[in-house]
Amino acid sequence: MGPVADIRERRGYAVGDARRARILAAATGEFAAHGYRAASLSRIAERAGLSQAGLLHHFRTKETLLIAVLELRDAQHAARFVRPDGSTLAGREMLEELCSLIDRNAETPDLVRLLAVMTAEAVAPGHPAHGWALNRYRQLRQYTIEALTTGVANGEFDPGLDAEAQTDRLIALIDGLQLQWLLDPSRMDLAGVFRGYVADLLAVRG
Amino acid sequence: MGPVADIRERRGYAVGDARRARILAAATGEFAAHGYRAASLSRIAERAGLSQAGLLHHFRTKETLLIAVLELRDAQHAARFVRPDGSTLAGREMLEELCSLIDRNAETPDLVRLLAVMTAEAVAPGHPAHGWALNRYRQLRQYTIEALTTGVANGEFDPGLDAEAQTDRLIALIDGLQLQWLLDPSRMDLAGVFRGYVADLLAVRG
DNA sequence: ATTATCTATAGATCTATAGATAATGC
DNA sequence: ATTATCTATAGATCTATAGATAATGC
Repeated sequence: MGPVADIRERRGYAVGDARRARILAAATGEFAAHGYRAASLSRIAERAGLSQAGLLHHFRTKETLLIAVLELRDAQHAARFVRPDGSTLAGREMLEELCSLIDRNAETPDLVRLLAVMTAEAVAPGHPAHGWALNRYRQLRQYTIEALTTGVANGEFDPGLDAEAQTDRLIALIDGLQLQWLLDPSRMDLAGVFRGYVADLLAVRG
Repeated sequence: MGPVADIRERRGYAVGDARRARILAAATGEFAAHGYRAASLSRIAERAGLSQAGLLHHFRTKETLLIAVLELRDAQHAARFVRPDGSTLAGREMLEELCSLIDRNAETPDLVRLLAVMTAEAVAPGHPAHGWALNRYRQLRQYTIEALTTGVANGEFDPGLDAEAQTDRLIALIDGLQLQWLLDPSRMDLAGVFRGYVADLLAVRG
């Protein structure tokens, strides 16, 4: 019969689950290296060990595959900011987790490149990931503002700290530093530079 | 005969010069909207008012066209930081020019998008613009470090200002803010946010 | 004579579909 | 019965070249 409608409602065979995992890993690298439109389903299929038509059995279209890749990555990252009891990190604890996430990212350039390339491409309104990018930044911004505001309320940060302004700067800095680092990884200590910024931010205000 | 070898050594007809200008403008928009590989020479030619084969008479290959577009843009920007006497801006004057450049960029999203998309794509070592991007960041960084160092020497900035660290942050912030702004232009006042950062930087240190 | 431009086309992609066969697991 | 996979292929791109014709400017 036809291909699978939705991963979450599918009754998959073990062999299929394993294959989908390989496809997602291969697709991450391909989309990161070439962007959406220049990525090739044949190359992804080859890296995942099946034919191009076989790949489209698991993911109906190229766009479906891209969205699956992006959502997988988002889910992995979001989990780092949630405590076992379901509450989310805030204040200094959130900033510390952000630093350690960036530390970890420095070991997986493919994932960093995926975000950098896809976000830049998705700026165009017709891009398949445009909606995803808009949503992602909106949520990231909202969460960061809340985490900083909580930190001010807790007395962890200076009362004069402007949560919205610092959030815009923080997000911009992360994206910009990662871009410089991707272009020339040996030049800069990505996490170190970011930690330096956060330290200055807290030292001056606190 | 064959196509033109090099723009600077060419004895072009007036009609050809005008056409090349139209092609470069059309290519800027196309590369900005789709990136390098997904950009189409046919679409660029259509926007420039000639056939696709006609376009390749002026620029031998797609890669030649991309490089011409990027170099044109770089030349236009670099000119803003050079005084009539040939010296380059430094210290507060350089930061002020940077602010006004960002102000102006907010009116030409195509050019901002071109840089954002091409830089992200060019992160991949095999990309036709990889060398361009590496060079561009190296020069930009070197110039900014010198301009800040001069400002410290002049007494315009606090003696404790770390020129290298602040340069990495400044460049990252510009790239990151532009990305957020491109994704949702109505949300943020790009130049305003950047001016705020620069003001804080000088106020705290000075 | 050189430059500008066109039509036609070669050769290489690419995504998605059709339809067949084999493996899986209730 | 459902899922996984394959080969073959339709139909739509894409870049670059060949070769012809028209316009430009010394």
